[in-house]
Amino acid sequence: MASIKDVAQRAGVSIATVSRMMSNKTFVKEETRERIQVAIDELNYRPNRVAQRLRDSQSHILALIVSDIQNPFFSELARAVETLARTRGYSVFICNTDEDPVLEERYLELMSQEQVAGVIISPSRKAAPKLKALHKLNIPIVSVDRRAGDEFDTVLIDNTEAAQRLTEHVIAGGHQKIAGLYGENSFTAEERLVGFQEALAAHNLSAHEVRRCPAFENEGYDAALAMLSSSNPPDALICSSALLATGAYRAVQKLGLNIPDEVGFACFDDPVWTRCVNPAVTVIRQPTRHIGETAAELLLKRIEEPSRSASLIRLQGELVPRESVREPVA
Amino acid sequence: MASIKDVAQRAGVSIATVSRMMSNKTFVKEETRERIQVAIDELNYRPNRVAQRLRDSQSHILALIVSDIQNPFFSELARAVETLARTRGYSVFICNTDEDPVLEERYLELMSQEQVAGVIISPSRKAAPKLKALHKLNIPIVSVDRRAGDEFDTVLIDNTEAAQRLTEHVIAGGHQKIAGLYGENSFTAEERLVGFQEALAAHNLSAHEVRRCPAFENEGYDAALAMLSSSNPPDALICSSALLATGAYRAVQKLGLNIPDEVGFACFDDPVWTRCVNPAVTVIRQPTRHIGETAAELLLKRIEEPSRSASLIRLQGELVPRESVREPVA
DNA sequence: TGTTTGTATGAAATCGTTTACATGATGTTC
DNA sequence: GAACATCATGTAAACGATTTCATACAAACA
Repeated sequence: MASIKDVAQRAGVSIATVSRMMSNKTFVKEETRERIQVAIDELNYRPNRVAQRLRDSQSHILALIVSDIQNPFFSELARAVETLARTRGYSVFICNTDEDPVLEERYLELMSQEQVAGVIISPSRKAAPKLKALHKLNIPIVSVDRRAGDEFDTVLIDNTEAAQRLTEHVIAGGHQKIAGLYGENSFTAEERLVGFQEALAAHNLSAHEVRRCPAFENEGYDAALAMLSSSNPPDALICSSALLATGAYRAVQKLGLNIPDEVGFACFDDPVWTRCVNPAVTVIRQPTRHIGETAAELLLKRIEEPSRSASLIRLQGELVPRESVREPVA
Repeated sequence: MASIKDVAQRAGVSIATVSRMMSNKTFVKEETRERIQVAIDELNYRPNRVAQRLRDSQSHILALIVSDIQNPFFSELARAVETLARTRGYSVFICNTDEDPVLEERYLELMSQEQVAGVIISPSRKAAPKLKALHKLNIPIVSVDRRAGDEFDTVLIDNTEAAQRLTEHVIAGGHQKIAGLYGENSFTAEERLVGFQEALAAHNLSAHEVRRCPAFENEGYDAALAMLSSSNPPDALICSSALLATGAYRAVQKLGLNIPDEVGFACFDDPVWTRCVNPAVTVIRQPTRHIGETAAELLLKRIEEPSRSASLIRLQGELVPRESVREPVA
């Protein structure tokens, strides 16, 4: 691949002149400029970003590290981050950790070594030490969806409040025996569970049953099937995440239960299928786009002004009432 | 950030020794090794990948450029590529172009400047010139899902054959007035449309109606609504992609049509919702994981052996019969 | 004419690595 | 004890860019 040296040689100038002409800043005679341009075209020259980055460490590249790119929340997030970053002249590398802490750490390490300008991450429980290490190296970091520590800029929804609101809504529909299906090992599920229980307590109810399991579809299916086919089944089910809800919904179908008469159904996140099924499913929709944009903005601000103090931004989840919960009794 | 020089100084050795000790290849006295390790720990030293990459241009980084990371096909693809690459010691940068040819070109350019080891891309129609340019620069490229030219390794499913098979299946169910909803400006939709029409022709039928529109949910909704609410509606609808199908399905619901009695429904791709709705939707499932792995394998092969001739790999789509098409009349 | 100013260019240092080559020390072999 | 491996380390060049500093020439000014 042609380098600046080749271009310089071909155009009969020094590499300094070529460099100047490329960044078209300072004085380069029009005639020289043209001559260099010809050489560039002939050689198909492209400046080597790696060398540029080594020289003056400003990469204009952001990293987005997500646990599961297949999760619509994260893919939408990725898109939002990408879009906003682009308007500011930044590109985004997306890294998928597949929920694997080892991989997460590896990507974090890789990104710091790659000298990216900053990192947006939805950290796993185990990420904290590594994040703190990067923080010490003054690598700007924004945490989304989950908290990693006070020292990091963070953007997430008020999970507890949202869960309260959703639970209230189910209670208002007259459901009494409300069960919850929550992810385990998840900060987010934790917060949602709190809101769930607070709302019940406020109505002198308690959870009919709470199950926690790994946040995957099959696990959700199994857990929901067990709950719903017990001798004393719940009359409503709330799920803490899309994948869990997908599995749970399939369990409901499997048992041929009528929604919402036999069992109410509601969940967090707003996967496509909740609008395709009949009756459509009531959900808490995360303002994903907004989260992504906010995170990107925050990161760029920190890049510009590394010493600003960390902010924690909580956005509101949106309750989208559809038909999977009974109508409130007037 | 501490550099190798700092470590060398602190440990009282030359940078060469530090470098050797890090790559732990050649002779370094145990005692020296330990001394250096101490310095590394104290300084929190991490080798600078950018410098490494500049020195010996082997990045062990792959780029995956997709048009829509929100599309489950691509997110699953990303995961498959990521996973396979990892087993071979490669990391993957995922880039999202949002179906924008300008962005696509920019990422392609960026990746070549970043000296990635190779690129996997699902190219837009307009990508060809840029791809050829990169090809001239000897950057290994694998095209997935769509074709870009003979000179590129390519992995895709046999769309025409799969569409034939799907259409046959619908015909076998006794549907007669079969309409098609196909994406426009898409190589893939093109191929599928051919298979659709060939299958019909083979049964002396012709398409009841074919609409082509941008492959988004809302466009699918509008187009399907128009077709289904006409005075002479189809008795089955085949959609060429997940997004289109999502919109179309919502249109079916909106009109309260019974599936499969009033209208049969089938589509390409296997989004989650097709298994959640009742009756579940018959689909052609792409062997997405397999596609991703094959593409990654192919790319790595080409990286190792740049001169091998390009191969075109066609995988089979899998027909998944569910209940949205009438039972074959025996 | 001599000094100043503005424009156009080149030489060389620098970023953080790896590595070919050189050198020094130690031990082995005849 | 001379010759020779073997091991351990250092020196310096290279990768491809940017940028500071120096230089050269012209035009402008006194």
